[in-house]
Amino acid sequence: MAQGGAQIATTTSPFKRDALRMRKVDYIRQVASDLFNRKGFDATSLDEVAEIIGISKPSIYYYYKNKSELLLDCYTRTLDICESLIEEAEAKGGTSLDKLCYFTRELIYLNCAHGSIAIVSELNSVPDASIEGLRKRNTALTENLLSLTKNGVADGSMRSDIGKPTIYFIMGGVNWIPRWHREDGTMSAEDIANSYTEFLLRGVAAPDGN
Amino acid sequence: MAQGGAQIATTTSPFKRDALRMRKVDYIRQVASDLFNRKGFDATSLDEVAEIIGISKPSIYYYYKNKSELLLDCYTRTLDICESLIEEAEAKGGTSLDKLCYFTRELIYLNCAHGSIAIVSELNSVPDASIEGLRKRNTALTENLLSLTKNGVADGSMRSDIGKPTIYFIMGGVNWIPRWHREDGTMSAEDIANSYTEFLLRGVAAPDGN
DNA sequence: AGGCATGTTGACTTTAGGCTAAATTACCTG
DNA sequence: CAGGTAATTTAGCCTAAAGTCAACATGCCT
Repeated sequence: MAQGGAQIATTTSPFKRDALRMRKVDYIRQVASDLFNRKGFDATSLDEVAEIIGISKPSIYYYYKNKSELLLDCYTRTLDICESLIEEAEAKGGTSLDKLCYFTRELIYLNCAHGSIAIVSELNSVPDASIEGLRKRNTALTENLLSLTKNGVADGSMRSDIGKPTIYFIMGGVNWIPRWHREDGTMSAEDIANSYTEFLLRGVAAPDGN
Repeated sequence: MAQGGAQIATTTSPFKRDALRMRKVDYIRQVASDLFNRKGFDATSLDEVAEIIGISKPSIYYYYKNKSELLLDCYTRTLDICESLIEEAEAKGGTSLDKLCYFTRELIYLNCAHGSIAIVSELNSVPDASIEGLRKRNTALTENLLSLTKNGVADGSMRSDIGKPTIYFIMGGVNWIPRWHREDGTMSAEDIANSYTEFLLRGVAAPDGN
């Protein structure tokens, strides 16, 4: 991110238009997500977003009705990704513990690659009409993780005392990453993911396990 | 908190002035901390703070030079408390693991009692002159926790592979609490503290234990 | 070339909210 | 009760940033 406007080419060959448009929207969302994560929605101005991208503020309004819709798009994408991560985890099979670890690890990688997803933490700033829907998806996600732990007890991979607070703890640790992580090479995503996953594992894995 | 302005009595007997003033400042800081935690510094207006307290915005300016100074005061208090928590933990003795658990548990209680402390997460919004100082104190705190784990290896209470990422993970989980926790009785501070502490314990305690 | 789509922008309006000045009230003390 | 200080407020200034608009590009398509 933040490598100027060169990203957005102006050449539009007939059938590449849509693809180009999509890439532009992607880029806006990426820069916005990064800033929203680091400074918060209200502290981020669209002028700033535009400047980093190398376009003018009205251009953003060409792609987004208003600032809240941009936030909505960021959050929607995050939820899309999280939901597909869950599906992937399920598809890969293995124990419930494996699935939880997979999900967490992937999420950590995403949070370390700034802008790739926005942490869903300011639902109230999203357009009124969409708040409830997003909240439901978000809750459903937590429920999914929670039911994963239920299954983990059944398949013997996880402890039986993992409840909502523990899930919140884990998500908190993961969601906090963009607040302190800088892509300056001092701490690689792998390091973080490994440390987190090991810690997580010891916390939730069934005792004794081989 | 948030029970209107009744909190601030107007009766001032001669020598109680200072104490009263202090209580008022405390109350402002408390309400502000709560809002800063939940909505962020920029998303919180002083009008809002004033309204919850039941005073007018300029009254806040009687006690604080500006919004940034209010944030600075919130953060300073947080750091004061955290530092004394570390001291308390040291004073109580026990293993390094005990100390880490004590510190974490107390911090969780504070984070569950909304407004009692502000999460130090928007250092850039503090008055320029104070940023560096606060950052140092904050870093020192992390270093303290980190050195606690070093000692924990020595005294045999903790695993040897606990590094910075793990400390960040833990702090993230704790710092995230105000984002989701509501004082509606559905989840008590005890429940949270217990779950967190057990999870933490399994993650950092030396294997085999007593 | 002219026309239409798609983008892009500088310049503008508007508003929320930080901050201030000056007037007003409450309260203590002699 | 008078004078002084502390505390609070009313009214309003001022700036940053959201949002709008009309004019200007760009490039394909006939």
